[in-house]
Amino acid sequence: MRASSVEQIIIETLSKEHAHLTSQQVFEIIRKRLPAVNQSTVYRALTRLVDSGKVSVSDMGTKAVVYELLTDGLHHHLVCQKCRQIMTIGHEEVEDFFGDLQLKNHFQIVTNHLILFGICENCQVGTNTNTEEM
Amino acid sequence: MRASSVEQIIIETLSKEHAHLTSQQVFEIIRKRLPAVNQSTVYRALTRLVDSGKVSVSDMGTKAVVYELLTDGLHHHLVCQKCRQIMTIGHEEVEDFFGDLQLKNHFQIVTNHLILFGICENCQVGTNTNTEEM
DNA sequence: ATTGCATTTGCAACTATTTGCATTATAATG
DNA sequence: CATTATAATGCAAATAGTTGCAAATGCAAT
Ligand SMILES: [Zn+2]
Ligand SMILES: [Zn+2]
Ligand SMILES: [Zn+2]
Ligand SMILES: [Zn+2]
Repeated sequence: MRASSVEQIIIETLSKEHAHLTSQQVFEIIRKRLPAVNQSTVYRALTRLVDSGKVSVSDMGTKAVVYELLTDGLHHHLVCQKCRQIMTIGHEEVEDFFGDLQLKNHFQIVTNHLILFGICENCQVGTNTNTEEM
Repeated sequence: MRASSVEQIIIETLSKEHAHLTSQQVFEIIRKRLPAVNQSTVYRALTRLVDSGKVSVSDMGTKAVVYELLTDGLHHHLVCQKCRQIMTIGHEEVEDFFGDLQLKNHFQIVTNHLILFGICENCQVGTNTNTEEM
């Protein structure tokens, strides 16, 4: 697999940003360096990076999925459905569960950026519909 | 929240099918009973059913997300990225993990249909790229 | 039945993502 | 370097999913 120029620039972009970016955001940033690049090229390069395990893709409850460069220490997220707060948890909190599942089901887990939805501490109080809309 | 006619029919449809259906598939089936229904109406009714916890929505690695009626016993899935096989696991296998996370993070998990991707036993053998394409 | 209010629906426009196909770039071979 | 194979790109069309707004509908209180 050869490292296309677009893949390289995406990796550099994502490592600078260190955030969860939509494909549109990646596209806009990349255009500054490669003005002629096509959006479907970006989609396909992102797909290749995801397939090769260098980048994660996740639905965090927004209308567009987000991409993030995977660093050495894996992490995961808890997303509050009321206030949209995103909590980050380390892979240690997930490791044993994954290990058990793998043993019991003879299944090698590849998921590297788990997103769990729920209600954060702040939004749990009473029937409180605080913090924001929805 | 009033139970719209489309919501009712979606629930009946999903309980009959008892499968993971795309919104397009739901739409096609519903059209047989409500020929004039609009696709965005189906999208919005599905969204309401998901928000109210009656239906799950999941990206199982196909280009369109799938919906499933939630029954009493929750279940989850392991999806093989090579052969696309879908394994089903009971909520017992996930319960303790969710419980721990909830305690440690003061976060009430709502996710009710977890999808984990990986490689099934059959596809793990050697550098074997067996079973199907990809 | 009539009114008032909140929810649902249709419709059209819009955003997001995928795909087929022809072309171009890169790597591998000779 | 010329030839061949493979992977990446652009482009346009197709498929998915979302949203604003106005009209229709359901429900409850006159
Ligand atoms: Zn992350
Ligand atoms: Zn919250
Ligand atoms: Zn299921
Ligand atoms: Zn498999």
